[in-house]
Amino acid sequence: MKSATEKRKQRIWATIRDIPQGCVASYGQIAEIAGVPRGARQVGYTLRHLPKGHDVPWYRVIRSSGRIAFEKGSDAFNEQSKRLMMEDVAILEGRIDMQKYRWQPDLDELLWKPSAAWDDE
DNA sequence: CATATGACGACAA
DNA sequence: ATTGTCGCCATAT
Repeated sequence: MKSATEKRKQRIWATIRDIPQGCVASYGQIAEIAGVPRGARQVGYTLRHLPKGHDVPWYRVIRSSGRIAFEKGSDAFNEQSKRLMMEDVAILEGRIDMQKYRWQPDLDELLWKPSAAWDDE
């Protein structure tokens, strides 16, 4: 059995990996689905420390306000904008229309997802 | 154990 | 729309 923090991290990654192309999700949304209530900052932390060869679509995670978390003009900001536009996610006036692009997982996905309750691997 | 620190979020001015 | 405050929570010192 891995450490609780390790499992949390795994669930967060798994959740982000489930965000379909062309959609986005907020840090808080990911936290909730991953079973870390009010853990928006934790999602940010784990994303900041992603291992080298990861396959996590980090760019699909943005602030609940529809804005990118990085400072406008920074390399990371530009990189993220580029990747999102690559998936046809429109960014107008520096903002993304959450109503339109927010990922809305089906009940199936939510149930299929590993829950915080059965983390014994 | 006490603080400080964030890729956050909700809310009040 | 902006800015500041607070609440949150795992990590780092």
